[in-house]
Amino acid sequence: MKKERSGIHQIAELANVSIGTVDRALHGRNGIRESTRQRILRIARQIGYTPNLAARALSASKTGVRIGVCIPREIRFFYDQLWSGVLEEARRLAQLGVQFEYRPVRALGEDDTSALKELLKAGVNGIIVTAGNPKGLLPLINEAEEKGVRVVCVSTDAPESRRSSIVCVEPWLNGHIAGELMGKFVPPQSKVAVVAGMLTALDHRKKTDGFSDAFPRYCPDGEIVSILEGHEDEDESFQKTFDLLGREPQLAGIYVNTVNCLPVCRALGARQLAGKVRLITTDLFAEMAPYFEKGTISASIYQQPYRQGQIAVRLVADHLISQSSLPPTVHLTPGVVMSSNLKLFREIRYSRVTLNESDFRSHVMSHE
Amino acid sequence: MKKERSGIHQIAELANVSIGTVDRALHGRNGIRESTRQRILRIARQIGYTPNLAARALSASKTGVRIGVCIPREIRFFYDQLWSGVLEEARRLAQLGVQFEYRPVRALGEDDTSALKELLKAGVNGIIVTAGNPKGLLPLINEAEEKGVRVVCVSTDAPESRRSSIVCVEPWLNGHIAGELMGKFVPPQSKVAVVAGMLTALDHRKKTDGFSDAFPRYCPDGEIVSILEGHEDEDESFQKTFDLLGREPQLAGIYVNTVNCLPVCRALGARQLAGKVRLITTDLFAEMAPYFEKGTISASIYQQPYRQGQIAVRLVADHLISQSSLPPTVHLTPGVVMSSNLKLFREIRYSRVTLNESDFRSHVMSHE
DNA sequence: TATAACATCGGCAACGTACACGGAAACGGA
DNA sequence: TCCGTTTCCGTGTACGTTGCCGATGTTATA
Repeated sequence: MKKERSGIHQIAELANVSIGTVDRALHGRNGIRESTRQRILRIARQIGYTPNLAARALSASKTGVRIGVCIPREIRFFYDQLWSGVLEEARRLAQLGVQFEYRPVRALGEDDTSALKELLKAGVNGIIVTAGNPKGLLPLINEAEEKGVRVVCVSTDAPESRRSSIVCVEPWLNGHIAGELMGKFVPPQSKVAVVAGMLTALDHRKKTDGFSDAFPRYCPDGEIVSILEGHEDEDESFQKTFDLLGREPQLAGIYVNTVNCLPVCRALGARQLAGKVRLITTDLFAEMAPYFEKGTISASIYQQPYRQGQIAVRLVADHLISQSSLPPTVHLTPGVVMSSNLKLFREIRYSRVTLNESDFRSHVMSHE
Repeated sequence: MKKERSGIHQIAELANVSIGTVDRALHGRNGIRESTRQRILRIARQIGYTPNLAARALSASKTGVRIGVCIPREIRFFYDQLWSGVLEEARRLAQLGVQFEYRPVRALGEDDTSALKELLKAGVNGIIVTAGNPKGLLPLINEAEEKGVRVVCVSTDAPESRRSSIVCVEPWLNGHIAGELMGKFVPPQSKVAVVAGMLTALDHRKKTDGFSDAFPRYCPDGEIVSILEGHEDEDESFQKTFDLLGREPQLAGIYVNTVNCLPVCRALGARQLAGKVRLITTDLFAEMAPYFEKGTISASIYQQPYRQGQIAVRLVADHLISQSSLPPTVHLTPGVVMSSNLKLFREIRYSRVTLNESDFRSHVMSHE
């Protein structure tokens, strides 16, 4: 008695065709009669055929699934963690024969068109990109998608384009959570302020909008008395905040929606208001730790860069290997960092500055 | 010119041996001279050999690794999400040839010893278990580990045992974050209360301890005036809370550290105190949604059951497939659920009760 | 010295999929 | 009738690893 084969072979036997024909039917290649294709597909459905990923990955290791990555190179702050998530997941997939092509750019939106062109020329099957300047990228993204190259935006979207998917924390929601939190931290009728990077940046504007929408809901008769623009400049941020604190002695809270929060912390310190004025920041990096511990920063809205990178890679790879569908949007919920859980975040855990001996001994692993 | 083969074949060529010998050297099998083994290992290191996992999985598809899972079956609340995470990740790994053996128990700690025995008898290579009664499980876990079967606890630990790893949200930290949040929500000198399930349960006690430690730190002159035991009984929880609210008209906040928070919500409603008294709960399920929207619940500490399951499976599988090391502890940071981000959580998103049309249209995928 | 036992190693089949290649049949035009 | 083209499908091989059978050399035992 012949041994019962599985997978594509079994279908071939049942349909009285060769495995080559089954392959053609399953993968929509031409060179097969429509009637036989339907027959084979029906049989495949009946026996509940699922392709063997291992075999597929093995077979594809010569033609290779190749994924291109275009993310800012900036160390510290946000993108290094995004890279970590990408690289960690890439390392796993490399063991499955998936290849990666890295084209880091110097800063968000800088030279990313040429990087994307290179990736396309290199013949990748999928692209992961932080869409810094959506307008410049738009034709390239659309061109890629039309050629069957799947583009997944991560962290920063190109909403008008035909990109297959976006993985991010929705900026409006980001600000909205900050607003709710602030509304619950400060008493009714409080006055608060927002420190943005630059309001011309879509992300910062959306965060500000979200905050402005949420805060009054959760703080009865609360008021946003000022929206500053720091332009990512240390001195300007410090000075503007310092002046604001002089003008508004009753200020109860500040929301900083750019990563550049240290000048604000210093301004609060200079005015002897650290801990008195509730400060809610965005993102997380090692130098913020002491301000959490001193109580200067009440909470920070964490955008989960590591997970964003991880999920983006996973999404593309899954799709390319096993034709799983790509969800158009993956919106993560931001984390809330406070001094209690501070030590659990990667930015703090893996920074040499604050890591102490006991952390090493415990061998705790961070998945945040 | 001969084509350059890769992997084990390349090593075989360089070492002038057959691929069979290379296999013996790499996998520590016997039937090979120690000197040749060392030579082969050296060459493997030189060319930076990494086994192709796809090929390995394909080849080992009959002997494949098997992972046993023993988690409570309880629907709703926590464990269904834990299951989702486990099953989702299992589905991916199943395509890589990893097999799964499920032995759900009726409730936490119920019959888990016999379930574990069955798993061991079934010959699994790894076990994922919620250690409901650590004392009963201890000998079994140790026996498994000695036989080389890796045991990973998820959500609930068996700390005295030799289990390889634990994936959870640390309960003390859980309470600590609740305490910090509460301390920032209520004004100084506030009186708050804790509603626990039963203080005999280690988890609940630790959460209570964490809260008790944190709250006074963040609320100057704050006081915990009462710690109730609800014993997971609806009526008892309601009545005790109702009475408490009568006794303590100045109560500013309540922390519920068991999943059973609805009776507390109702008691607040009955006293017309919903939204006046700050309520911080634990976990999340669909029926809580309206209480978030009405403002009855200020925040909930979310234990990320889906991710716990996902990570646990991933950990074991990675270890069994590619000998990656198992971190002794994986402590996730809990999420903070508020009405702003409520809709992003799986428990709400995927519940028919609150899901609306636009959610379907957006095809948003939840990774929480 | 013959035989057995053992240590050491070679080589091939199988795993399930993808793809290049080639063969057969049908069709059309000269 | 002959030849070229197109459509449809079968065959073979590669992918890298594991398991297994057998071959070869080496040592112990009768």
